[in-house]
Parts: sequence; C-alpha cells; structure tokens
Amino acid sequence: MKPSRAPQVLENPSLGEAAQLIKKGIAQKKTVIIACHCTVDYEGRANSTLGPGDRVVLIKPDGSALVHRPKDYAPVNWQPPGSLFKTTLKEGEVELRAYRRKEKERMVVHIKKVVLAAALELRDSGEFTLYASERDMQEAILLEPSLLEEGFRPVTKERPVDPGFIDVMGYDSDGNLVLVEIKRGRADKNSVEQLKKYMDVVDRDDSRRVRGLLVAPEATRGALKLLAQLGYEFKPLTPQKCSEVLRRRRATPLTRFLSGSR
Amino acid sequence: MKPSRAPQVLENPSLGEAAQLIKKGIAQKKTVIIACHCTVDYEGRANSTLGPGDRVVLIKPDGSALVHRPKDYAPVNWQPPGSLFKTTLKEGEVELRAYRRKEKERMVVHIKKVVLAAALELRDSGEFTLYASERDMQEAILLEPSLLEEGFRPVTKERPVDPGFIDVMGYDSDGNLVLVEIKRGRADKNSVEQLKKYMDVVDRDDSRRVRGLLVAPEATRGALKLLAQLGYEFKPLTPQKCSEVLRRRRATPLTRFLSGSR
DNA sequence: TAATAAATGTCGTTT
DNA sequence: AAACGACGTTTATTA
Repeated sequence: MKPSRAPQVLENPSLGEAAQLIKKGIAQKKTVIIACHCTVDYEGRANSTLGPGDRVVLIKPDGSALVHRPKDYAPVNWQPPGSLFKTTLKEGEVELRAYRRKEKERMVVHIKKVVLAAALELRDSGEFTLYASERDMQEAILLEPSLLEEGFRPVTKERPVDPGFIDVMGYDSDGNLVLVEIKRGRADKNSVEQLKKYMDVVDRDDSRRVRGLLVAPEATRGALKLLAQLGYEFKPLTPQKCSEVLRRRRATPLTRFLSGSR
Repeated sequence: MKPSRAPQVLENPSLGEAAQLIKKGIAQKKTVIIACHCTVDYEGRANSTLGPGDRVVLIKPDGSALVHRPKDYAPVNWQPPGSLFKTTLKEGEVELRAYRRKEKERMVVHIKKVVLAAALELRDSGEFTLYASERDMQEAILLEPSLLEEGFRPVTKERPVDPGFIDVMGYDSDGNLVLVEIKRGRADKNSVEQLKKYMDVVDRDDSRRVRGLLVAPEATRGALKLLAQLGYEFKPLTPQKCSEVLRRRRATPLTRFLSGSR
C-alpha cells in the first residue's frame, strides 16, 4: 500500500497516477492544480462545449472549480463554491465531474493528458482590505460634506425609500433637500435612472424643492444629457480623493480634535 | 551556463530559483503557476492590501495575472490582459509586479516562500461554444414565433430605437404591435424599466396600441408588480427550451422542408 | 430566502 | 475610443 504522504506534485504522470492524486487531494480538502490537455462540457443555467486544448484546472477546498485557458481574466468554465466532485479513471481519460445537485448544474472536464498535477495544503487567513470603494466615497462625504459643496449637511447615512436606499441625503445651504447617487466609476444612463427612481419617490412625498445630485469621477455623454433633461446635477469626485480624505481623517483624529478645540 | 531547457517545475525552490523560473517563464510567454506564501498590494482603480497567506498565482502569456485564495470563484487580486511584469529578487522575497502604464494600475505580489513554481507552454486553440444565451432565445423566437403566442409575427430581428435596440418586435394576431424584452435569467425591475424605455419611445411615434412583453424563465415579485402597473405582460420561457428549439430546427432543415412542401 | 445594487466587475459589439 | 448591455456574471447586504 502506498504511503499516505504520497508525492503531492507529479510531472507528466500517467492518467492513473493523476486520477489518484486528484481524488485524494479533493478528499483531503486540498487545493488541486492540474495542467492538462482536456475538453470541457457544461450543462446547467446554460450549456457549453470546449474543444481540446491545454488548460489549468484549479479545484479549491471550498468546492469551487475553475478551468483557465492560457488567456483572459475569466475562467472559460467553472463551478461555484459548494460543488461536489467525482473523479473517474476511464479509457484514455480522467473524467472530473463538478456538480451542484440543487442547481442541476454540472461541469465535466475530460482530461486526456496531464502535464502537471499537484495537491497542496494552502492556509490562508490573511485579511483583505479594499479602499476607494463606493462605500468609502459615501463615508468620506459624510465626514467631509464640503466634498460635495460648501454648506452641505448630510442627514442620515442611508435612508430607506421605497425602491431601496439613497446613497447620501442632506440639505444644501439654502435648505433644499439633496438626494445623492454615488458611482465609483464612470456614471452612465443607468446611474441617472437610479437617481431618478429615488427622486420620483421623494418628490411625491415631499412638497419642497428637491435636488438630484450624481457624484462620480466622470459621466458618459448620455448620462450628462439625461441629467440635464431631468434637471439634475453632476459633481465630479474620484474614489481616490475620498480614500485620501478618509485616511487623513482617521489617521489624525486627536490632532484635529485638539486643533479644533483651540 | 545552465541549459535553456532548465527544469520547468520546481518543488520548494529557493527564492532565487523561483525568481529565475518566473522571469524566464514570463519572458518566454509561458503560463506560469506559483503556489506560494505571499502578500499582495494593489493600487489603481481602487486600492487594496492582502495580508500573508498561501495562494496560487497564475500568470498568462496574454499578460493577465490572477491571485487565487484557496476559496471563492473570483481571484482576490488580479491584473487584466495586456499587463507588463517585472520580477525582482529581493531580501527575503521575490517581488512580482504586474502593471498597466496607461491605466496607472499596479499589483505587487510579495512572495515570501514558494511551494511550487512551474512555467508551462500551454497551447489552446479549442473552440468554445455557449448555448442557451439570450441571443439564442432571440433566434429561437424568430424561428418559432409561437414560442411567444399563437399568431405572433416577428418583424425585424432588432429595430434600432432611440435608446438602443429592441430584442424582438412583431405583431400579434390582432395586428397590435408587440415589443419584446428578453432575459435569460430571472427578470427584475430593471428588465421592466428597460422595456418601458422602448415602449415610451414607440408609444410616442406610434398611435396604434402597443403591447409590452417581458420574456424570461421567471420574474421577481417586484418586476411582476411593475409590469402590472404599466400594463405590460409576462411570458415565461426558458433559455433551455429555446436552445432545444434551435437544435431541432437546425438539425432537420431538409426534413422540415420536405414535409412542409407536401 | 428573495431582492437589490456594487464590482479594480469583464467582455463583446456597435457607433 | 466611447457607450451600452449581457454575463452560466459573482458577491455582499438587507428585508
């Protein structure tokens, strides 16, 4: 009998050796990497076929699986986390099935030749932090309302309104209600329509003048045109700028407090 | 001097050996796979940091790079195709830089320990075909209009209208104009609003009665409510069903012609 | 669980 | 290059 600590990396293995490594790797909840010549079939939310070629197959311990061609950001085929796997050694191929019962969805990788197979125990508890998100823009505006315009006073972070939540809401220096829609990327017509949905609801409830303000680093021509038609406004603001504001504010709260209290 | 066909797979290599393999692999336009302990920093459209942990780094010959944690469908960090790379052996780490000049965007992987490094020549010209897309639904409806309702007669595949293109347009058995919006997944409020945009334009130009028809496998409650409010209709239809229709139609054109001509 | 909107979305297509 | 919409989108958040 083979030792349980069988080699975890195989170069140009036989299909039998590869099948064994894949099976064991998946069973032991390891991360399995396979560089191979294969075809792929998918049936589920859609159907797809992929002709023969060399790809990298990645099987993760959370039950996700990816088939990557030697190009593109996105996998050509995949199965989301929570999938189950079945590896079968057949005549001339290793068949790797990744399926989700509930979704009636399955991806089948027909592995014809394995160049490299590895089963690795990857431990990863590193923290991931993303800055300059739309959320950050929101918080920056609340901390430093003058980012929008002088005299702007935010009311609540997000007020529930019929359709959903308004990104920011407040009053301008003239006391007008201002509804703000934030986009971290170039705003398009959709962004304006999203703002319009909120405006429509608040306009109904509120007899006062209400201003609609789209905040984004830039906007498409179509968006600007639609804004003009609806009488809304555009305020250019980059997520990077907001991120800096947050960093500064958070880095020096005591200093600000002291200097502010003099 | 080392032979140019140096080992392409290294298990637990030194940082120096790994750096050499990565550099050469990238220079030779190979697919480079690195399983390593690392941290990642990203600056560009947003900013992010990723603390220490074990990941799989994939570098593709088209200049895309992915950092995959042992979980999730999506990479935790990445750089799109067309990126440039710089690999530097430093004190205690291999620094892998992936950057895009034009976008002022860079991802830096600080590789502290390499478990597995491989540079592989992957050849992949296999054809990928996706079935049951929204496009397929459109074509199936044009080929078999009764999928929508008896007596439906499509006019043109897509007619340009101010906002864009209508998925399908036609006349019902009573001669009413019908505008069709297709969704391959569950239709939501946005889908209805998209249909409304087209309806608004055509309603203006056209004095006849115009019907709005949303076609999708299912629809959210909100979408159905909005549909009812606007007086539009919903026709359940799955992409799978359309795909079957297409397959049948395409598989037996001669037979149909013969039987149809009797 | 359903719905809603963000995403370093990516990717194709058309203007 | 810009805009626009689909995607087997995925993912997180919230009712």
